[in-house]
Amino acid sequence: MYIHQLKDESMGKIEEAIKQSEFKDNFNKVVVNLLYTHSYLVTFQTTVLKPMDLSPEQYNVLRILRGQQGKPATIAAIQERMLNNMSNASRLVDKLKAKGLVKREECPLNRRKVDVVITAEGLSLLELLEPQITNMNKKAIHLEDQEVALLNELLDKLRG
Amino acid sequence: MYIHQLKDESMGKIEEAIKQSEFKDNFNKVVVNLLYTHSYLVTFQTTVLKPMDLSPEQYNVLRILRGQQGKPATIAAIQERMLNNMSNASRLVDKLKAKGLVKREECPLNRRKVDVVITAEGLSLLELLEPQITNMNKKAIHLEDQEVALLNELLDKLRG
DNA sequence: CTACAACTAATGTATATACATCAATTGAAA
DNA sequence: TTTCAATTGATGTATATACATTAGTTGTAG
Repeated sequence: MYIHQLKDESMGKIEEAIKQSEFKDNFNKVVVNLLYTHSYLVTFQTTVLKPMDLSPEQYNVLRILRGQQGKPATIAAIQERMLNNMSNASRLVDKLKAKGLVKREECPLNRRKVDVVITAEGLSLLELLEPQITNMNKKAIHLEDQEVALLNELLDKLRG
Repeated sequence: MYIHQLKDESMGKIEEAIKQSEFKDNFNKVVVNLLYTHSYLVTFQTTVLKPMDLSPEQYNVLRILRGQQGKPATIAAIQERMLNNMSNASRLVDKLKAKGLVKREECPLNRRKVDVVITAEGLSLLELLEPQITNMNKKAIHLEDQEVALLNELLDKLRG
């Protein structure tokens, strides 16, 4: 059971933001609201990542590889975990390799596959970014801890 | 005052979806959750729009122009209302014009400006799409009306 | 063993995005 | 009036995305 109270100032925000006076229904509205909020967050993320010459998706791939804890990941495995899951991990890994942030080697057991591993440089870059990202998140997200938890659950349920 | 009850099945969904076992904090988690949900919704949207040869952003521009109710919009005005607000409306309008969905004329009062108006073809395309989009939204969003309203308020408050 | 289907990654292409720069037009200051 | 800065949109460039196709590798059916 969740009890939640929102302040009056937050009413009707999305209508003002995109200067649309009315939505056909709440479902339509929530789609627009999510797309708009996505853009809002990516803009914040970019301000932190851009000075490090990282795109949001490159950053995402680095975190996926860190999550492997030393184990190599194939291109397909990275793709599966990516947030934009229809794109191609192959070229993103190319870019990261060019910057020395990942290594890529032919998998010895199956020469079709490629083993991708994050390098020490990649790991230290993530460590450098972590406090900045945390800080940025706190600034960008004007919600209490309880509201953030509720939002997480609603999003999970949305995708069902 | 909002009272909300979520089912147990929805717990921990984002962790499974991207196969990440743990997040540093709830703020970090909600950012990933929003990015992931965005991708989920765009994928659904695309299934409806692609048969009509419309990209999500082209569709967005058409709806912005319909919202003008006959009044022309300048490129700058469109850009301001776009969900991805740093991009260029100019080339999107080009594409829509090539399909006959919008008209573009030099503004008589200020020759730097351009008046963009949706055409009858553009309006009927939107009318054709509307029930499909509504239907798709209902299928994609596994939330009750009350939860959708709550999600809208949380997103508005998030951006503060 | 050979041939072929399935798998895996890389590549090609069109579109979109992010951002910088350019060119035309306007309005205002000198 | 002339000049110049601001405005507005178009264009250039690099990157990313969505999707189709290709190429090499593997496993398996005949």
